[in-house]
Amino acid sequence: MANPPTIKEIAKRLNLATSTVSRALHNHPRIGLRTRMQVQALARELQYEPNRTAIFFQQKKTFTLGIILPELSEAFFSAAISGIEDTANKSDYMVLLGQSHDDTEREKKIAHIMKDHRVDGLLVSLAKNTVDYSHFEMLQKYNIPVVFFDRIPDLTDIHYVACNMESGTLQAVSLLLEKGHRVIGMINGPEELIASRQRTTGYQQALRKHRLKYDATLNINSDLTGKGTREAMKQLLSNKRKVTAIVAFNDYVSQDAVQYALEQGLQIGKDITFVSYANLPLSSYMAFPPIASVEQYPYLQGQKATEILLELLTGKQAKNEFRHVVLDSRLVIR
Amino acid sequence: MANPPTIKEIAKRLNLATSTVSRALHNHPRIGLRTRMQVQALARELQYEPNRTAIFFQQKKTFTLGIILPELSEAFFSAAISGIEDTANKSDYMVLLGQSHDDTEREKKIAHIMKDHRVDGLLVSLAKNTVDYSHFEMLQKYNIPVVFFDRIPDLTDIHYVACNMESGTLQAVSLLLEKGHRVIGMINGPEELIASRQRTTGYQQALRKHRLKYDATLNINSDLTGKGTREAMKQLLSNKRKVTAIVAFNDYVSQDAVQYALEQGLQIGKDITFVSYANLPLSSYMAFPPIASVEQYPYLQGQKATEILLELLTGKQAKNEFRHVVLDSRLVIR
DNA sequence: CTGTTAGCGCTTTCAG
DNA sequence: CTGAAAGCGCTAACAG
Repeated sequence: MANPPTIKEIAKRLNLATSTVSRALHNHPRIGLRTRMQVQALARELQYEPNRTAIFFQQKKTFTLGIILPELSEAFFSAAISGIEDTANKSDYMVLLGQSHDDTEREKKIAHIMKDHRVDGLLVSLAKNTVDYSHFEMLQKYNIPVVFFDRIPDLTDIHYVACNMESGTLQAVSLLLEKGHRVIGMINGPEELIASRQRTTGYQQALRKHRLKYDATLNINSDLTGKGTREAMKQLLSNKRKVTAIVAFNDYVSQDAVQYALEQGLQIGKDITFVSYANLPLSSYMAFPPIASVEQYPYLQGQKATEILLELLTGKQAKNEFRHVVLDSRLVIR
Repeated sequence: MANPPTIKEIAKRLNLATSTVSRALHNHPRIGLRTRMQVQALARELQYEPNRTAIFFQQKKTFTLGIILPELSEAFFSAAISGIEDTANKSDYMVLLGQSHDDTEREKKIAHIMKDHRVDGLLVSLAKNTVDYSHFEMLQKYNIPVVFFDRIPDLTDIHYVACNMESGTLQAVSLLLEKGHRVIGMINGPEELIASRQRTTGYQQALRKHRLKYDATLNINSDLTGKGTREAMKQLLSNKRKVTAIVAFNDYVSQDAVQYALEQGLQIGKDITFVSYANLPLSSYMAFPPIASVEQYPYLQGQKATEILLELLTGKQAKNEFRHVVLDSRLVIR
């Protein structure tokens, strides 16, 4: 078996045209049963395997979806990618991976490479401080559809799947209010993220319902690093009023915040209470897990986003209208 | 810009042969400076981009590496994949992802799809109960080199990168012995895994050094599930002798084991002490982290494995000899 | 029902 | 220094 057998090889041996062989292999209706059988038998015997790179080239399709996301070591994204992979595989698509590591430059570079590799479509969750979307607009020019998920750009003429953080935040803050907390700090994410602004809105809604006034000094934008979290905590704990509860951006941030609180001699659950987002399995390992966490359905988001992308690719979905799927986040009390 | 510009297009406009354009673009030495400049200028102007699928087809290379690993949501593997991705990208290779979810059947299927997609090479970490390696032998037939990492098959005629668990285990058990523990339980992995057997050896070595006798009933093979861990713990805690320390297969297992111990009313760090493997960031979140954890260098393993694969692909590495890179695991005391 | 022909975009002999 | 021509493996339009 020097060179893998081709369709030509089969044709020659059977004295047929390559086109006939191709059709027979594809069970084309207008091919005689006899020849079809012959061809398929020989193909099996020679262990013929179509050369996909030839097909990709010829059909201008690679059956490959590119994924750009910030960081697989964040449990949210590793769950999301499973949803993506499972859904893609069901339709015989493969997944090309690219981590931006939350760096816009890298994100751009990956977008270009993905384009060069001629992925059929792209699934993207933005790096946390990406505000320039030119590298995605570029993709439109190449007719490569993009579906964003979770960390989506602030644009309307795009396809996306996301979780609305308002509902979950409303529930989270309400829970704290019902437990009697009156001064609730919020460690929010970078302002660039839509999700950060939604958290603010949800927070405000909850206060309004309870006829309490919103105090902007209790809502801190942080960069989600350990350092940023500590600074946010420092600010919150030095607020004029005594903060008794914290809404942390996610379970990792919550963990860092807890750490800081402990260092300040606070007792978790007594002096200060935490809720957060993501509802990651990691919280079951934590010494002081948040009392509740807002579920963001990573697997589902990945799945939905991929379904939309596949519809776009198979033309089931009109390309001129933009799909916006918004899941409601939901508080999970432990 | 209906259809992306091709080399042909450029040739026509400049009244050149496509071959000349191709050469000019590649800075072929025997092309006149003038024409080279002309071509490159026009290429830039038209925003020419080579059609990689054509090149892949023609060169029989896809500049794509396939990755098959058990589960990205395990921190070890998400770290490893970063090492892989970074190294691959440096050489302009992309990464096709496939998770086996620790299921041999899925692993086989993915191996076939990867072959169909004509990946240039494959990086593999085995599903936990894979014992039949026929799907990897199949790849050799197609001249697709495979480099295994971490969870490697028990074969010698393969390339691999792995961590030797003996050294780390020796250190871990020694630490416990030095702290005065005399009855040390071990929650080991499935027997199929080489790493499980290495742990056993390391454990025995440590005992021997301290002139203690090995007791097989203290070394339990488990399936690494939560349930399996609980059963292993139950067995260990009902041993004739009183177990005062546990060596857990990894930080996740350690966590489950701690949970069980707590339920049995044991005090962690007093009645019973834990050490484990992986040294994952997650342990910093844990309520009762192991007092030490054996580092297994996921990023480095991914990096090394990829380097070897790339050498194989660029022919720098003789294909007839097999590369075995073994890193020594090392105990990290918290 | 099957064959002929052309072509996808690029590289690479072989000629000149 | 440049051109002509072939070919990678496959599909598809067009003929019969």
